[in-house]
Amino acid sequence: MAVTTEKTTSAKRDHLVETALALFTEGGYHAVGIDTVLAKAGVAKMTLYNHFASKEDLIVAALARKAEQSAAGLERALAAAGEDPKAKLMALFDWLEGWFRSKEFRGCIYIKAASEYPLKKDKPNQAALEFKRTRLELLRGLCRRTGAKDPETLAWQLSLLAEGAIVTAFMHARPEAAREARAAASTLIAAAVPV
Amino acid sequence: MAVTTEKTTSAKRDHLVETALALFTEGGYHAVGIDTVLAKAGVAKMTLYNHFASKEDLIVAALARKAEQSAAGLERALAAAGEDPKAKLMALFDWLEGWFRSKEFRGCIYIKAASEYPLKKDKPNQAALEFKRTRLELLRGLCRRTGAKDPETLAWQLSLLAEGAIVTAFMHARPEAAREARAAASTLIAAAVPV
DNA sequence: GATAAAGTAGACAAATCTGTCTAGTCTTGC
DNA sequence: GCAAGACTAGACAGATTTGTCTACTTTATC
Repeated sequence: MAVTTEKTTSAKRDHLVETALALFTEGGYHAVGIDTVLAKAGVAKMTLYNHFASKEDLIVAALARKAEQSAAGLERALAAAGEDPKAKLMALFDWLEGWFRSKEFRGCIYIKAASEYPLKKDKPNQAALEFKRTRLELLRGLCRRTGAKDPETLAWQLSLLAEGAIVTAFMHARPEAAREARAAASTLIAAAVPV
Repeated sequence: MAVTTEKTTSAKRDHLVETALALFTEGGYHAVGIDTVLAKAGVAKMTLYNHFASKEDLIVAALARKAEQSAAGLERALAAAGEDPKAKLMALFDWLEGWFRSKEFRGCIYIKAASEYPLKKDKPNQAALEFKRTRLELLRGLCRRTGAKDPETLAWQLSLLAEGAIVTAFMHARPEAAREARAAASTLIAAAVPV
């Protein structure tokens, strides 16, 4: 736990984080060693430890990188869905399906991070929770705009469907989970919005 | 990967598996070493390797143990709910809530197993998938009995809610997820069963 | 009470892990 | 073209990993 100057910009750092993200996503956090990441990235060990204080910090950086990418992609998908909040919610599940069908899909790195670092004090755990909270906030906003009677509950319910779909698509290799989640979401929204 | 005679019964073996289950549940599979399990169980290393060929095999045994316990508990809860399939489904979510509120709750060990052993050829991965399939089969049976138009889809949807609830209860430390899942399930069932 | 099976303690191998350090090279800004 | 910072290769420490082996003790069975 030495002190490390956290440079936030550098081509090497970028590449390192990107590589770490790919490898951790594929193999898990504990199972993939720092040396593997270094070798694949073609970067010296000291470069890693000049940018990050520890492996956990690299993991946090990888989680943050993924969060940016994911947020950008989802934002684009929602923007394309127009103004109607229900249409945007449906677009979210369509976006999920696209992700599930991509060949890089390997489940949710935040769920995995929380699993492998189950303690609240672990940095990856905190980063994972923060991501999930942000995503939930987005859902909450959309649910409020649908005019649902209890938008808070609806948001949690749609979140359950999304999380369940991610886990199911991953474990059963079943991208169709997104369509089932979408249909269920549609039913729940219809039932929650007064006519 | 030496050959090992798989004795299936022994007090020591039982205790070892039970201890392994507890520790892996709490800390994760890679993060918890064999020595930690051995020390906590008060069992010699050779006893482990006389009963199991590898750590992975011990993990599989722990997963199997949990499967028995879980199945037994759920079966009891469903039996107490009477004959009506919808009541049984609601009881399933109530049972989930009880689990979420128990102080040992630490998420789903099968999801974690699939995360930490992501390859189809990994034994823990196979064991995890098998458990999920069995649970889904139970859901399918109940959904058929509800008289739903499309019981297959309904079963998957209820499964999504359950999986999502588990992940959410774990990550957000939010046992209420079970109630939201239950309410959503009720809505979906109502919408799926013709009047 | 003898014999066989089951378990133990602990040393050991061999690999792997994260993180540190050094000495030198490559890049880039001025 | 020089000075400063970024990066590298590789050795190294020290802990930790799974799994093996041996020699000994306990437990159970007939």
